[in-house]
Amino acid sequence: MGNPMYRQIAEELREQIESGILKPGQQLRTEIELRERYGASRNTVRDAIKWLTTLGLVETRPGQGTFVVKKIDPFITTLSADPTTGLGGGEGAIYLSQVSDQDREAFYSEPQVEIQKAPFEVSSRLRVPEGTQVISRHQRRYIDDTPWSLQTSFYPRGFVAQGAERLIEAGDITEGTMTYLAATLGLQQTSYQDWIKVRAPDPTEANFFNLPQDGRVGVFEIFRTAFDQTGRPMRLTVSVFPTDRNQFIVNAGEVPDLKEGGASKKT
Amino acid sequence: MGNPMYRQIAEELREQIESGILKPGQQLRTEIELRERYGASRNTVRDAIKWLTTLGLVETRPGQGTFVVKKIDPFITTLSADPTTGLGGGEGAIYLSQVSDQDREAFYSEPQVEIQKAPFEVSSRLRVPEGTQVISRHQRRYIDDTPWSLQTSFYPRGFVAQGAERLIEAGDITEGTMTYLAATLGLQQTSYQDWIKVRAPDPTEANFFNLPQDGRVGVFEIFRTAFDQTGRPMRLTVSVFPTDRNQFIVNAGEVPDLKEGGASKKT
DNA sequence: GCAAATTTGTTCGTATGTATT
DNA sequence: CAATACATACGAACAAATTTG
Repeated sequence: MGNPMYRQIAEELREQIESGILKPGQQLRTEIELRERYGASRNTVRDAIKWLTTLGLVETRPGQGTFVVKKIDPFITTLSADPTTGLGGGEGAIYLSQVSDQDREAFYSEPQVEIQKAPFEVSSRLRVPEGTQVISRHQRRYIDDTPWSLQTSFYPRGFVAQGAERLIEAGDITEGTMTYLAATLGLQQTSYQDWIKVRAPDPTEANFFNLPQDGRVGVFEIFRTAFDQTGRPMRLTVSVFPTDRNQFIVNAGEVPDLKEGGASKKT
Repeated sequence: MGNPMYRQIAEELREQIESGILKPGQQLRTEIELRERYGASRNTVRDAIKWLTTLGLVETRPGQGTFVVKKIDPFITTLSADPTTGLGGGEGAIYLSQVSDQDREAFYSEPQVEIQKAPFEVSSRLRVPEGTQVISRHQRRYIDDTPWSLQTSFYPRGFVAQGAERLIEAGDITEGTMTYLAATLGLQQTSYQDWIKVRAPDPTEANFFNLPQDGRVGVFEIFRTAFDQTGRPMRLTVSVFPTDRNQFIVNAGEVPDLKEGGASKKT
């Protein structure tokens, strides 16, 4: 084989990991031991480990060693509308019930409210001129103490003057902002669109989610544009979820109750 | 700052890339030039470049140099059902029309048909015992000569004996398999569920999509389970899309015609 | 609480191999 | 074939983080 040595070492370790000889969470031999084992220099062994690291198979911890990564039991979020409530997944009250379906507990921070100028990605989706002032409400969300998502909702600035004053107050709107906007402005959410991308996390996100700094774990970025009864955008919600611990479901039509239909635990 | 030198060099280059001083496709200075520019050793410069590589900002080509990566103009696929046809995105005939909406041309390979034993991920979703034989129909799909997705559909083995013989023939079923199954077996697709994950590509996928071997560009893996009028799974389609060139849309309710609603070119 | 031992992280230097122009 | 540019590999030294005694 014409493969470089560091790849051969990596390959051998990869097989041990995938065959289960090395179990998740288990420590690999130290660089010095591997150096002797393979008759390579320490730098070459380090190249092999670095390769496995970008493959996401192992992680190194300074002063401790190299460990096989544990996969996180994923969180499942349903994006399509619940036919009965008309609400989408991850939205207001509904997300708690989804989470508790999975026997997990969710928490979210108090919203952090700001008035800011809309960048292009926001203005184009809310259909306001770029640079227009918008209200942003930002939250950090956790499940079982694991950082789960960062979510920011944007509303047209004019909503406040029209009577929805609590939008710019920092407190939680317990009945849900959609209910509140219906009560104050008569706006009904009749439809929405989710736009799903995957990109590398920015440093803030990597820090919040405890992702490796080198960006090899991506994040879902979901833009949810909600439309009122006149067909105008009334809210844009941008949510960010790490791809290593989140999966999404979209139902179309009356999907039969699955419970045991999806992939449950493997092990 | 207490940052290591290779990170400082990487940071300086990153800023030049993101500010546009270094444009997509442009060549960076060579390692030797950077070594002199920053007063570091060649290995340290290489560490900086390696860092930018795993961030996905640059790519190196042996014998040529290091280049700022060009972003691919993304393909957009709608996952939610079209209220009129009842068909979902990326499915049968509809995907061509979606693609041509974006002024692009799509091609797909002849299906490659096999009978195989269902692995867990397939059997659990089709609700057949693990190891049961199933029919798999596999296709490679392209847009404008760019590899776009790999798609495999699984059907219960029994469908053939019940009369749907063309399922095991290698040729294309031009009218669409769903129409064919309706005609032969009386099965109607009344609903479906999409389950969306992101994972690292396997070597076959990395090769087909021309992704870097080190797995830092992930792939969407979408499991579409289609249900018939009795609520039983009739087909499982597993599609794989690289995250660097694909985005997805999910509509709920009657979403107004957008055309200019989404994010168009930035630049 | 501190010091020693262990382990990974950073940086240098050097030599040679491989791919492209 | 030669020149250029990145890839692999070795050796060495010191720094930083963590655990252990």
